[in-house]
Amino acid sequence: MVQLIPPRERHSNCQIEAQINYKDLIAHPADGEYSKSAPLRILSMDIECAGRKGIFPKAEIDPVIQIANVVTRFGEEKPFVRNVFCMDTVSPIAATQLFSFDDEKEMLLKWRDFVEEVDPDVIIGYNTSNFDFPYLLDRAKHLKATKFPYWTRLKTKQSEHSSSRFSSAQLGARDTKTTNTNGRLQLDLLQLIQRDYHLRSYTLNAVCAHFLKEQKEDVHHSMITELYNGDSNSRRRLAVYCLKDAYLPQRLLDKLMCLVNYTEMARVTGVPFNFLLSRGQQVRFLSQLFRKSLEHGLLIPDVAKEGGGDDQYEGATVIEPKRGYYQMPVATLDFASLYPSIMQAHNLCYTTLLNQETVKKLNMKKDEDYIQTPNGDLFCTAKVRKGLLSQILEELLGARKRAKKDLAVETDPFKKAVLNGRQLALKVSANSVYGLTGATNGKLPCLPIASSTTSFGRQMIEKTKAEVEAKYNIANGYSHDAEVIYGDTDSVMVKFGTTDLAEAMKMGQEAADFVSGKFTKPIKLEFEKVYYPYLLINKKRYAGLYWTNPNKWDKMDTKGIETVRRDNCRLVQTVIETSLRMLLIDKDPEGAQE
DNA sequence: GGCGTCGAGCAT
DNA sequence: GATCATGCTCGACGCC
Repeated sequence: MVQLIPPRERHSNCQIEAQINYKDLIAHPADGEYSKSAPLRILSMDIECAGRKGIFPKAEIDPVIQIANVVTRFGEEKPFVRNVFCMDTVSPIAATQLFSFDDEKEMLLKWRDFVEEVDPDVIIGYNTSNFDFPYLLDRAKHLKATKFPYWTRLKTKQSEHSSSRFSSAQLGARDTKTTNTNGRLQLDLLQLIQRDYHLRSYTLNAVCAHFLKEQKEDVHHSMITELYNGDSNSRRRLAVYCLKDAYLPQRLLDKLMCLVNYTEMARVTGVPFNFLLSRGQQVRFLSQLFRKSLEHGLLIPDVAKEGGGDDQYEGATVIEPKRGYYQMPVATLDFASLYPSIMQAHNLCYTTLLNQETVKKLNMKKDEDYIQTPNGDLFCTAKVRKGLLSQILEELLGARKRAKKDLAVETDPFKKAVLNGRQLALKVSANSVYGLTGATNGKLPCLPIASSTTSFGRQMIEKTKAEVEAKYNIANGYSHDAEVIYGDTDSVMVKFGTTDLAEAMKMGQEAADFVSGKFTKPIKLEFEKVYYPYLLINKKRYAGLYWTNPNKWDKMDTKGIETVRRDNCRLVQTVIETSLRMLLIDKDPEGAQE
């Protein structure tokens, strides 16, 4: 059982040092205050190697032939440096400096000088962490360019790369290489996009097509060596390609507002910037917990790792679906941030967990001083002590509310999308608080919190179903008996029976408010949308037209079906998508069958 | 062909 | 030396 302990009871292996360091290290500038006087310099780069046919380049054998660089001041539209360091001669490129070399070692060293002179604060690129940086360092070592690795901001510190296996339940196992560039932040756009976006393909080409609606200069990798061995015109073509590969990450960075968002995230959670890409969700949460506990003079015990860690607990309920094709509106009611709101409403926290003994000893009164969760665990009420988790969740959800507010007034479609991504990220952060209490092999697990949270959830969804069906029926003067045809974790799908869209929406809204009133704050059931028509295939597999206003539908929504899965060929996706369109939009079941 | 197990990929 | 969770479907595969 994990509980925070007051300082005087601390034991020897507590982590007091970590707390003090965190407090000293974290600056809290006012929201949105970015330095205008000394804008960050961002270097976006890309290298090309002359590989052998069909073999992936190896630093001990294949030379680096071009290094393209684009340097931008943060906030400015256009870069102020565009150059390419090349081996051999290259025909001129507009608005671009070209540096030709005969000697590869000299080129690498001159590039190092260039980096030192530009002195970038941030270095970005595409797959730089796993390819460009290690390759350059290995190549320099092979060429005995001993001065090369000194390109960090610590003049006497060598840049080195090391490999590690990063594994996380969320992101899967990944072999990653890291390179130190002390004083210069790194942002590998490949890593970033793999983390934050759900795409079918993560090649630079596909990613740019998706976000920038722009293809990259297409040179197949087998062509690189050929172009290099040609004349100065073919090498020019290669340099243009290389330059574009350096520029596109910069464009992505700007479009997706990565730097701003990641800075915000680092500030909210209080972890160093590079942790955001190189580490998991856990450190972010722990860091926040450290901060909060310091405010309250609490220490966090260094929990000894338990051997087993395999004990599972019960999760959420999925209501048995009444499968079928519904040619009438089906309203969707959702609990907003279900698990975080449960933890807040019932004050579930490490600091509020009790056991029978304590309750007896302190003569606490049930439901006044403490509560018993459906799972049987005991927590004290907020009156006795407000939990730290509640406070952290309040902060995260507050930030999310602000993001959503900005989103509502923003008109630029792309900034809208980004703000949407941000509020989603904050939601993920808030939701991960629950996840971490249940991570038995994590740093600070607490199963009573996790299983109590899910037990409340199970109880709530059952109650919602019962309340809705008990109120909206013929006996109570409504025209039809409402029916909950499906539900998963925090949502219920209600068929009110009416065929009128506007009426279904009105009833949905009303039902959401009605049910919300039956639960403790800040738990809230929201009416979000109506599906009409609605095709319910199975648990976690359905499709429907998504309506938020009665005059026109917003989109076709499909969940769990092949159209959203990435483990099929494109043909399957298109066939099913067209069938669904016929079925839902054209309402032509005959066509769909073919 | 039915039955169980496993892993991928999704929903929440 | 790290690593948020459980529930569910479906296809692949082995077995008889």
